[in-house]
Amino acid sequence: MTLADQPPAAALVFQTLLQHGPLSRAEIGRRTGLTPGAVTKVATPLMVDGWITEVGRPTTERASGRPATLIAVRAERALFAGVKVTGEELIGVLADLTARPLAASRVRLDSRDVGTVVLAIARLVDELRAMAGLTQVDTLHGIGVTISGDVDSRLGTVQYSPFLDWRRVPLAQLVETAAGAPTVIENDVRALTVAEQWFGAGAGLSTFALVTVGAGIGAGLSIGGRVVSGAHGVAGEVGHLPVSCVDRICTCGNTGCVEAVASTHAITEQARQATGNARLTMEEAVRLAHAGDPEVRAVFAGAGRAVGLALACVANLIGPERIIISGEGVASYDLFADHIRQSFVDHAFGAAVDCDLVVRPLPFEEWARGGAAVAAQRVFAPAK
Amino acid sequence: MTLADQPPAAALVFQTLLQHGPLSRAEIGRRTGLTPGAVTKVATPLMVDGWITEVGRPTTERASGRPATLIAVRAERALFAGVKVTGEELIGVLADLTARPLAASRVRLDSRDVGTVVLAIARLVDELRAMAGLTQVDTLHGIGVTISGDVDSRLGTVQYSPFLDWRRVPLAQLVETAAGAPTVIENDVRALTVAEQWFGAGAGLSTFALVTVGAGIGAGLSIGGRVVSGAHGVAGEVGHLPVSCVDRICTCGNTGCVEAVASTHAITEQARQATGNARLTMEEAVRLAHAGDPEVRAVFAGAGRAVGLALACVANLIGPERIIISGEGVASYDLFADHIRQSFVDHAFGAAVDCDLVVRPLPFEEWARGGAAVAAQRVFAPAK
DNA sequence: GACCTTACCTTTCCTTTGGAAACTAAGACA
DNA sequence: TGTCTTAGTTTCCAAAGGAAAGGTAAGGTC
Repeated sequence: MTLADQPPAAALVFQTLLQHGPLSRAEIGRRTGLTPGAVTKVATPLMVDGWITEVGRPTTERASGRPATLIAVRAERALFAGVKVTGEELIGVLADLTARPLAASRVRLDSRDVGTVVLAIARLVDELRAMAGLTQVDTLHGIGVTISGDVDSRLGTVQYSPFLDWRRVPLAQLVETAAGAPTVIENDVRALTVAEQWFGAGAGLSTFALVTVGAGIGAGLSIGGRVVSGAHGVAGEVGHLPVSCVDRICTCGNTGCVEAVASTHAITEQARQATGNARLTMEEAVRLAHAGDPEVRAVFAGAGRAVGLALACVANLIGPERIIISGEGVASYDLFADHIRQSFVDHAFGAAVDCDLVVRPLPFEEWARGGAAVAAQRVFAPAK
Repeated sequence: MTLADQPPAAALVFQTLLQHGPLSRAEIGRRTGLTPGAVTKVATPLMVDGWITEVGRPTTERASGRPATLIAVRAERALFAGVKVTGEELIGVLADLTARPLAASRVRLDSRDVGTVVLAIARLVDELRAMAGLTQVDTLHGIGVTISGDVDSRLGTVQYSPFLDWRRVPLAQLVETAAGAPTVIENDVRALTVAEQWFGAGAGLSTFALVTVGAGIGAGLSIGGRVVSGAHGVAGEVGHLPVSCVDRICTCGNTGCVEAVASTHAITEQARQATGNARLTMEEAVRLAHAGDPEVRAVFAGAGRAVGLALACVANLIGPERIIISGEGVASYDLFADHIRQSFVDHAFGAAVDCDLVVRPLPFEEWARGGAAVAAQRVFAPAK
């Protein structure tokens, strides 16, 4: 069922195809350092098992020599469900081996009770299955559940989730039993980072960071091809880097946190103070800023600067090749972007400014896609 | 000459012995996951080559069974020179396989000209050789040169050294030719981190950070057993994390840098302003603070807070098991320590506070020892 | 059209590596 | 002296991937 019973070179070949798309055997050999013979040897059983398939000739024909035959991953060979759990709702996708979504759905949560949520997850997975026209039980290869907070993916337990107020919940086991498919769980931002690492803007990079800006501000770090977890489950907490000199008190009790200035909530709050309108929403604040309101614009500018400082911290500390900035507030990016970049450039030290900043929208199902990526990873990158 | 021509398991066994000290073959098998047979097979050639040796019985005898025979690394099997280059002087040590210093020496530099420095390094290595009673050319297994700034250890070139004003100097090759022994170069803080990783407070930890506080403030990060280098040569630049709200301008041109508040130079400057004595030295500032001068104490307190914030950034971002704080100013640690810890605890997010803070003195030859460790690493951990 | 060249792919053979398991070794104890 | 227990060794074997020769499919050339 997985690639675990194949030789290591098989996983290498498969991963190379996942990341680079169709390649000839010879080219795979060159990229992986394997000999052509080894590639053939290892690719044959993968082909027999339906994991890969021949897809024809390269478009750019060479002048001489035997033409190459491209092989590619059969993405539909395995399907995965990804579910992101928040305090208010579940977001689910059904995706293939390359984490491409085939179906997506959202469900509101009435209760944060563990049993209720587990049941809702199982039902959502069933719904996704039905949407994609699956009936057999065994066609779903795995489920990946993601959730913000302290998640121990190895144990399969949610150690602590502030939004759900869960502690030490063996969620993987519970969902596996309720939904009837192998289940892995992971921190939401780390899962998103895994998705980017294999199938997104982080593909092929040895070190990159993914920063999400929205209700919270977090980051996933992929260093040397591995997403870091932190010894105590904490890593990538850019939201609480003490970089701002603004005196607003953060939810964590400190002042100076990025989140206290740049989270959706913080921006709304500040815009309310600036305008004197205590009912102002984020959408209205964005509209005001776009309309040119100087005070509201200043709020966004301050938020952008804080995010830029956070990015500079990441760049100075770990020196990633690229930082992917992602978030729900794509509509308002033009209000931040320049300030983010400027304050990043100002505070990145030396060659750290060469770090590539990429902005990437974060549609709602993207979060759930992270779960599918983590589940898929179990198949093609077994036993890390 | 190295372990590169031995099977991977040989390096594993050797590294286990390096980090844990003498162990029985059976115990090595348990720790590494190798079978007893594999351990024997792989240990025999190492023993024949003199890399390891039997050292007797464990002190804690077990009641039953055949007594174990301990084997241990023969540290004297290979000797290495480590040289740290600063703008003013060279610091050199001669060390064995475990980076234990056998001889140490310092030399002032009259010139920062590349040729002059290379020659001085070669002479220093010769002097160290003589001090340790070595005469034969081939008894020195390698030289490790460390230097602050942007060092590409794979290419063996100093990309940029601000203190020496060097750019793209192929230092490894130059020193190798001049001194007649295989030479590797590395960034000074990274080298120190390597030394701690194998032989110091980082041994056995999968993730830790080493922060050095002194003339500059820097950090080395070891994540998942690998010291991170940064995609553009920049990593661990805690000195320029923008965490302070003090308006002092840093050497990098920004305000808010940790270094602008907590470096030796910055502390001295601030103490001069506080006392009105423009000639005050660091030593006098320390004395004044110890004597209870409130304004000078406030300067140290501010520096401690800034360092604590930097540590919190490191903990929040990468979640190390331990942060090792090291620096020249050990004499003045009591002036910082509480403020460092307090501000770390205040700003570390969630479980990141569980990160272990360890203070470790940094004697002058420790820097050079890092070079020896890097050179030694080439022998026992080949081809990363 | 026969032959050459080129590069892709496959096959065969072989080395390296480390596990499995039987075997030997050494001390304690009955 | 035999037995028990754990340490260490040896033998055998299977897995994995490299080396190199051979087969294959195209274009080019005389």
